[in-house]
Amino acid sequence: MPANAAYEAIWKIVGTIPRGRVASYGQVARLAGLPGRARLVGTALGEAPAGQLPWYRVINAQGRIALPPNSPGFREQRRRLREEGVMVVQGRVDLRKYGWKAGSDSPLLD
DNA sequence: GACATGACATAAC
DNA sequence: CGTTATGCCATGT
Repeated sequence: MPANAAYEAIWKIVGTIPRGRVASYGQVARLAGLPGRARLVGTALGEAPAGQLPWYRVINAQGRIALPPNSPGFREQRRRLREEGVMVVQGRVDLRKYGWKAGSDSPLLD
């Protein structure tokens, strides 16, 4: 699987994460048909064309924002998540509540 | 080609 | 909650 094709697959999955939900790098990788390649997801997001992709809905498996705390990117991700109703405390998100599971969309309905 | 780096994950202790 | 180890691999030097 060529890197560029892998990026496309990754971007495609990220684009399907519902508003108000978050998915982990590893989860995105698996859904993109790239099991075990979580790191590539981070790389792909970094190279992603700005604007259309909800990159901020991707966090690590511990429910934590992966960007350096207090970095510009970190603050933007936190702001955008909160904007859509995701509670972020100490750079962390409760995956049991906001984690994206197939068939779930808005956690505000749970 | 060798080496280092990094938006990661999982398991084991 | 921490640390260590291992797997992963595109990118940049």
